[in-house]
Amino acid sequence: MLKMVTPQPIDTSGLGSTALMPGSALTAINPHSLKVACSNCNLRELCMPLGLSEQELERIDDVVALRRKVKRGATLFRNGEKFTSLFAIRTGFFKTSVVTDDGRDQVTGFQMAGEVMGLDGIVSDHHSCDAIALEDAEVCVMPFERIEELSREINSLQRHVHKIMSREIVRENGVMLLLGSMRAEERLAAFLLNLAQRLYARGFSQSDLILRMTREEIGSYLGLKLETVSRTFSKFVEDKVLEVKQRHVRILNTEALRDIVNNKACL
Amino acid sequence: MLKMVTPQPIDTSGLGSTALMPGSALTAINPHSLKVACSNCNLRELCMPLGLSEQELERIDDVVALRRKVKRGATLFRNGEKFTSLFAIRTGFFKTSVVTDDGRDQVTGFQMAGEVMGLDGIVSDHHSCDAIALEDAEVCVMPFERIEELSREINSLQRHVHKIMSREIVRENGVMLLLGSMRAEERLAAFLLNLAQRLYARGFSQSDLILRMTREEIGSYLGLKLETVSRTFSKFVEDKVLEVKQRHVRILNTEALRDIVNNKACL
DNA sequence: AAAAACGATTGACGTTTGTCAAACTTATTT
DNA sequence: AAATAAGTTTGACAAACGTCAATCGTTTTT
Repeated sequence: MLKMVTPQPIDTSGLGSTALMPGSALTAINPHSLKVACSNCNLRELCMPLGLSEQELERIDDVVALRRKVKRGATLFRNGEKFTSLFAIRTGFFKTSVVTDDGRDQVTGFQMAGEVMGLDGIVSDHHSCDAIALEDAEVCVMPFERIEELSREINSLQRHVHKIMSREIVRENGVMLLLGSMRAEERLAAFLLNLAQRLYARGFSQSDLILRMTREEIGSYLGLKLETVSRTFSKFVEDKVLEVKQRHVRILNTEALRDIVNNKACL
Repeated sequence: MLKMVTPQPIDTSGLGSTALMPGSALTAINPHSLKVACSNCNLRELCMPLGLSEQELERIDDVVALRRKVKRGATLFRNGEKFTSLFAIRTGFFKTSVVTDDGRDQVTGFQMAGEVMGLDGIVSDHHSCDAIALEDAEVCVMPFERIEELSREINSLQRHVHKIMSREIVRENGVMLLLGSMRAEERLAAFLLNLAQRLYARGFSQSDLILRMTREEIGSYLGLKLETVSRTFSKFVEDKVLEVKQRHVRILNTEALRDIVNNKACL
């Protein structure tokens, strides 16, 4: 049984997850179950409301129009493209990023199984960021008109959609806090704690993680240059807080990371 | 007639407005019209969907339970408080901010007439930030249950609520870009352009603005110390881009500000 | 009107992070 | 397996911003 991550007044990691109900393990997906259906999806508790009746569950199956596979490096959607659907991640790992006129780009988030992407597109009917798979992925395509239609009839779905959007707003508030008031070590520590927590909620190790993104992508997300990210990793290794072997990171001292985030780092 | 601000794939200011339909002037509020009603509110186009029937308009009047006055310096809601309602600003000016365990705080936004606050509270039923009035203000209190109820029946209201939340997500993406990849001058330039644009959409001067916040609050929002904000103002004055007299700012060269944001500053 | 509190500006100096460059490691291609 | 490309690490130095402190102006209080 997995730990239920209780909502807190303020996420000390500064980087709350996007998943709604982290409470289910992420197990292997049966390739033979070709029917596109939320009702028998093992990520249901991650991306759909709880406590639905049989009847409601069947109707919600209709929300998912189809599934789509996205190869590593491929884009799920791009800035400027017409918005039609939200996407729930079944497997794989994504980054979202925005770009300025003069070519600077900023990673705005990393998304994993059970999390929802595409909310940026609702306001203007066009996406305002890019979503790129960092490993081979599969997503559920949920046409937004269907979502709106159904959420008029199923109250818990309506509430669920609102919560997902609110969660994203709160997550971004946390990132603003991180970018606006933390130093490099604090940012990286908060980032690692957040990743570990989200992976743990999906049944993975609390301390062993494999980064799906480059140092440059981490840096972009954290408002740092890749060299600074690399140096900070090295410092954590030196201080015996982490073991780092390229993209494989082992957290040796979670408490130390928390202290760094909260500016209570000793010595 | 005011200029309609068209939605863009990417907001170059990096700080999109929260108002949904900037297209109405902000004129004096008649203190004698005590009836709480959106149907005769002159901010309607700023905070309610367009194209409603007479009947729908009357029903939407019921969304606003009451109005609430907030004195300068007072809080509308606080981190940890129970969430029940969204708030639409009728008059006045607010800031929202989040605080860490160790006391650092980060301004996450400045809100003005027609904009909606409180979306952060939906996900956990509790607010996760503070909202403080920077000048005497009046807000419409809209119980969220009523909003959800009505938006099940009035499709344009449902869409409207979704857009407001999506707009906030996109705005925060822009702030992340600003905090993550811009230097002090670029941040301040983007901030001023965004403020001017939003005030202009409300019928105020495009070039003359009165800041309702301190240098410290600007700095918190932009991830800078107040001294850096002050120095950057001074630099802009020296370069004849601005005239600054305490909180009164006059933009002398909008094009120069845009160039600074886009890293095309000459000389 | 004087006193106090608050906010803004400016200077000198220190710290953090960015820049540039080289070497090295791991993955991918031929 | 060798060659190439992509990503990472580390060092030396520079730039940007933060810190500390003094001063000044404005608003609020008494």
